[in-house]
Amino acid sequence: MVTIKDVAAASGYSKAMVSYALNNKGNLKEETKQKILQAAKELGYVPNSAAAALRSKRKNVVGLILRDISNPTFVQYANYIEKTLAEYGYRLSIFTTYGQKRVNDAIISFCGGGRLDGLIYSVVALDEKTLTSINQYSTNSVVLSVSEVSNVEYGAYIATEHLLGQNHSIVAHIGSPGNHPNSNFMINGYKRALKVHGKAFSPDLIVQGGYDLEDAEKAAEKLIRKWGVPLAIFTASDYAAFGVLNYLRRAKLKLGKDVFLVGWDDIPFAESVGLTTIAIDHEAIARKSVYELLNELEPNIELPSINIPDYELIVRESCHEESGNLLKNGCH
Amino acid sequence: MVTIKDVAAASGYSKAMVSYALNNKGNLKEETKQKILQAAKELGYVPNSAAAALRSKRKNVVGLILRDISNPTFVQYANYIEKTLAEYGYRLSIFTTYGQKRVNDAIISFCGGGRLDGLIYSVVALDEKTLTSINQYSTNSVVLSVSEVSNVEYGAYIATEHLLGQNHSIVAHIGSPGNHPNSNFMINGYKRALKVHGKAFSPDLIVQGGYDLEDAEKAAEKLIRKWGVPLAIFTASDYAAFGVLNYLRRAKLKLGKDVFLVGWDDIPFAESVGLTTIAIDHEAIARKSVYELLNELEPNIELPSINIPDYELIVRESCHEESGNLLKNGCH
DNA sequence: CTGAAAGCGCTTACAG
DNA sequence: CTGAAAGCGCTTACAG
Repeated sequence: MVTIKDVAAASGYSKAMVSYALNNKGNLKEETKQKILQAAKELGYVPNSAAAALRSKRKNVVGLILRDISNPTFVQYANYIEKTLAEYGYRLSIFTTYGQKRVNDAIISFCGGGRLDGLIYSVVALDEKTLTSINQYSTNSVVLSVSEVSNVEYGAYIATEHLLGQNHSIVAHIGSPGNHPNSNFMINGYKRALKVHGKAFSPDLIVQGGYDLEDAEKAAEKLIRKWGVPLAIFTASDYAAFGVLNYLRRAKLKLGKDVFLVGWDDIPFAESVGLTTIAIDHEAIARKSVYELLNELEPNIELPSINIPDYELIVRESCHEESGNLLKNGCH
Repeated sequence: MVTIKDVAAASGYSKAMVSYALNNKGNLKEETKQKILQAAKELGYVPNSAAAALRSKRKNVVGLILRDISNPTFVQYANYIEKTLAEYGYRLSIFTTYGQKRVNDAIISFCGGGRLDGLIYSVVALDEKTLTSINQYSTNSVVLSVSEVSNVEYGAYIATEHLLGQNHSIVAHIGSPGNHPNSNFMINGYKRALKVHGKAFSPDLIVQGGYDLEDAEKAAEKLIRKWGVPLAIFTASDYAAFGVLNYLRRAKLKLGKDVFLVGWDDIPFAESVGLTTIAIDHEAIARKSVYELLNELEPNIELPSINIPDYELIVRESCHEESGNLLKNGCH
């Protein structure tokens, strides 16, 4: 492994000079700098960033703690966060918890282990206890939670409202799992729409989905056993909506005839199946979280301000009868 | 930040002893060890893994270089690789290239920067040049490529064969992008099936898809403009098949009537839309790559042997007429 | 069974 | 404009 020492020897300058040249610091004359850079290049020198981090305390990497990355929404967030971070010279390191304790410990050790400058974590990824430990060991952390930056209640309201507007007599909800602000706001919006439309609310109308397609599939089954078809469902995520599709397929029920859906997130796959959904600018949300963190990491740097437009309803074919749904059949 | 020095002071032992206790090395008496561990716990000590890595040369993290993680197949691989690695005390760090040069440089600097013990990279993620640099700087690397561990030609053959068996007169192929072994084997299998069934091959039957849904959408458009409907298509990935669905929706064509599909990978979403596909054990493939790497990293460790069952056809509704496709409509 | 010391590869005041 | 030196937080022979 070629080190700064080798470059120093090859160029005839000191390690200090090499370091300055490489990092564009100090004030060496251009010629010296070029010589050093040349020597580094010839030797194929790659700085040991771990050593640099140890010494300078700046690691240039921030961690992102997610529950999992099976849900494409989280992949989107991760991509946008990575992209934004890159603009400011930081790399992203993704951690997935799956809610497992063991994994959380690993995260703590990594986060507190001096390899991260900061942390962005999804509300649903961590339990209370781990969150406390993390905040204890890692100085800079920022939460990624839509309800902090957008009006989730409103989004849920327009989703439910839309279904109600199609004259579906029963509109149920498959909620997001866990008991965090996001899901509560969503339920509130859902309930408000029911009320405005003079529909009675019943606790049986809400089933809490889980994190996997199978959880949503089960939730759909439960709902349909209870309420029968036709049934309209507002799901807390497009991902969950796909779980509902799984159930429909298994039960030989038809979307747009037996069941009507409005999802949440507008994942890329939503369009493929004509899923009506609630969209918001994920990039803006991702950027906002990154800027918030950057604000702590480098207080003197000027950051653009971010405006996050409100939730929007994307109408496709999954929620009403008269439509040109792309998938044939079911009409033998 | 509490360091090993603080723990040493608090426990009354030397830094060396603390290190031994923490890492279960040396032979200190149990009592001493417990005292030290206790002190560490009370202080909330978290080892600085960067420092440990610098000194010991063991980082406990391996990198995974992927093109992107929008395709759920790669997410699956990443998950399984992470899981397997965790069993052996390694963390996974995911890099995405999107084929961009800039990003590749960042990867080189990270990989060569002494933060990684080893590397697993997807064939499609890197260009020749970057690959060369990586192999130059990073000693241990392993390629993740299905064609190295499975019979891709056979998989493509049974996919095409199935479509042909449904009496579709024209069976086209949307190939995987780039010019790597995987796509070539796939094309070979596709062509062989055509031949066996006495179908003439034409270069126009194959359109190379890209990496995004939009690329596949365009490929489908091109194919359908050329060949019209009904048309059967074997896509190199389920992800691409979803891109085809996008086009169908836009062109108001029906799956299972105008277009028939067989995908590849059996991603979780494939089931939701009744997509017929080719499946293989992704976990086994992921494990195999990890074991291969581990074999280099820790030659004296005993690794289970991995058997990867052959490709399998999962028949759902996307490829034939008589079916119970879950999505209604299209039959006005 | 325990500790002093060297050193991993860098960066950064500091002195010149 | 340049270099010697200290030190980041660990691990690991080595001596006792």
